[in-house]
Amino acid sequence: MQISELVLDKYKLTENEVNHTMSAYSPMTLKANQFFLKEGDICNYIGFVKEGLLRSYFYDDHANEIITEFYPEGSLVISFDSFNNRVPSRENIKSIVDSELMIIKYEKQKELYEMIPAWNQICKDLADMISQEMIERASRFQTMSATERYRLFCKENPTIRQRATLGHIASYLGIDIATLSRIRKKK
Amino acid sequence: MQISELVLDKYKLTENEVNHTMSAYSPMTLKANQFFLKEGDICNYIGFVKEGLLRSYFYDDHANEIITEFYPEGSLVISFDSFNNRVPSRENIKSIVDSELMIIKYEKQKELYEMIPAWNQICKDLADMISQEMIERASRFQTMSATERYRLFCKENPTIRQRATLGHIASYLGIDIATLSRIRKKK
DNA sequence: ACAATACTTTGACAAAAGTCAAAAAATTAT
DNA sequence: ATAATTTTTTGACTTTTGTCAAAGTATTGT
Repeated sequence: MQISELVLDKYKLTENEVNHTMSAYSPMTLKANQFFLKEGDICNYIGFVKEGLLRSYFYDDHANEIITEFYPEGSLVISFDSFNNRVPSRENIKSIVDSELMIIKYEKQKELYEMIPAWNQICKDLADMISQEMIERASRFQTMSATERYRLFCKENPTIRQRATLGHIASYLGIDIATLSRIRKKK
Repeated sequence: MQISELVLDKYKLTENEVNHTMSAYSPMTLKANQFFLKEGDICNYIGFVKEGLLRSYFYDDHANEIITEFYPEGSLVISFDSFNNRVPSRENIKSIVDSELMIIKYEKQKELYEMIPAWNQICKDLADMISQEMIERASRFQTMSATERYRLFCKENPTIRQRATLGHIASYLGIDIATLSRIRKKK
């Protein structure tokens, strides 16, 4: 999700509003494999990825890590449900490589909602977008083979393909790692 | 989605507000296989299913019907994206059996938003719920076999299981009909 | 009622995807 | 640098799922 473009282009914030928004955010640096959010905690921050890559995951009954999302540069990192509804997160969010984010605390974000009306629309549209992405994700599982899913993933995410492990991508696509290794091999 | 309970229990509308809401809705009857919404049209109505069953679907590149959702009694029938953003729907919504709905037109619903503040929250929560359901749906494809998906579907939807065809359920679960027939047979 | 249509089952295969275990590569930490 | 750990690949299967085509069953419309 390319939030910066979204905000500046589409919502026509005044210079003042842009400045105010910008100054509400502060930088955060994560080394590889550090948590942005732990399962059970309440998500208190929204983050924008300036540099790096993160992943979101939970554990299934067999304690396997199930990856549900990647956050490359330009993404908005948030557990939407936890952040908005102030409930414990069911997912973990962790950096895959060293990453730089801009973050904003829940309370500050709330202030923005009140001070800058456009933010309400931005938030609504983001929820829409996230929802659309999940619909698309489900329908790809529904209609595409493992090979097709992998090919499309690589086309859409060339930068992730290089930085995430085969295991991460396999988990995200719901494919066994041995199978994905074989899919990769045959061209 | 059990909208009636939601509205009455959780949001504590005044009697006045409930009455106002109720009178904004009007009944709609659909015979089996009638459209509630056609691909390309803008979704102008929200419907609540009082009786019956509907399905939402689109066509893939091979002109196969891909079913993305069922709407049994108590469901809210809507193309969220189309209704809220006034864009053409990418999905069709059609009754499977004779059905009775209560519907409300876009303009009327907008009035409700303005007159009854709680409706904004209801709408936001519904969006959340739909989003959560899609996340759940995707993660089932990601982690469960065809047999497991079917078993769980039947457990969660005993009434749909009886009224939708095997083909409908197979499409929804992303399983070939011959395969689903065999899954059914073995116990 | 019965023809037409739609749906489901079945057989015989084929292809796709998973399992287990071991080896080979790559990465990381000391 | 090199030992330890983590990832990836590979072989030899097994299991799951899909394909095609035909034959049964239901359902529906006139």
